[in-house]
Amino acid sequence: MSISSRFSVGIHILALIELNKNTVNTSESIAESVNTNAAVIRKIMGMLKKADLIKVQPGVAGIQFAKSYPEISLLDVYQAVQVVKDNELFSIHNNPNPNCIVGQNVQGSVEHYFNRAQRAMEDELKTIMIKDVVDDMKREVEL
Amino acid sequence: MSISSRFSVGIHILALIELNKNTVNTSESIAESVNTNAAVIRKIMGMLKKADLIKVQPGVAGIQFAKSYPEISLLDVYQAVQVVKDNELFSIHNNPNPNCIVGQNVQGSVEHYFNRAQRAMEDELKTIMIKDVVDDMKREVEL
DNA sequence: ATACATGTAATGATAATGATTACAAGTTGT
DNA sequence: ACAACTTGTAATCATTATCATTACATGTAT
Repeated sequence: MSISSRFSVGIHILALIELNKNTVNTSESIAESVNTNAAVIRKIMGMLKKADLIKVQPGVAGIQFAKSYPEISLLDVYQAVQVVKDNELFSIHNNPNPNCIVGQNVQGSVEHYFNRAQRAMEDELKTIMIKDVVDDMKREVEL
Repeated sequence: MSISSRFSVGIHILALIELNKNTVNTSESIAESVNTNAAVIRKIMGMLKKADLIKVQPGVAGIQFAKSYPEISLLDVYQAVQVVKDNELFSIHNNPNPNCIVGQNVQGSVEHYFNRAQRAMEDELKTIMIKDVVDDMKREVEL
């Protein structure tokens, strides 16, 4: 299993806004950079918009940041594209046997620890900014 | 998306070994507790065996721990059941446009941060022992 | 009004998972 | 040796999620 690439595409989109400041980014041009279909980009743009990360207007070309660019973390994107539901990174086996004491209690016991692990990952994402990714890229490209 | 329930089933199996010390656990009896098919249990048992967490013999009923029970962490199980490949919790969009500087470099820049987040989650799993889960369950059941 | 953008729904291909069935291979006790 | 039972493992199927694609409605600007 793997977390949907919507996440990495979302990051890609936001990075492009900063890196292509001087040009107008359309879903078409972004799709070219990502190498996917424009409809896919538009769908993800919609999610980023709903999460108040970007501003997009129907009918008018171009994307802008909706909040201060350096303040956008990977966690913001991760949550925006809804790639993992709250406390559901790990799935617990659905139907334990109701007649088995163990079966009935494993779920509750394990759930708490699963949430702890998921939170550790998300806390780490919170510390990483889109700006960090973009700065890395700028450095690489300038070599 | 969600990480396969093989993980929680693997934990379930190991917990049963400790909780049912006095009885012989067969893939059939475990399958009843988990409420799934015995073949599913056998497959996961095979993975736990390969990772040297349990001892199972073809033809002979019963499972035993292969290493000291209190030393088995959730990370051990997680790795045994191969629910997430190394550094592939997050998937990066496959085919960036080779003509686009940004497309080509997003991957490398992002990968490093993705690995960091995955490692944070796995480090947390390392601190949680099967014994912790079992102790919680014993406490709950005794209420 | 035309040209072009975003928004969104429907469809299809692909892949992963879990359940199930079936059977080979190993062990034990008589 | 044989019968009964177990693990090991492969094949198949239904279900689900994702991504790509097509199509079209809706919105904006010149």
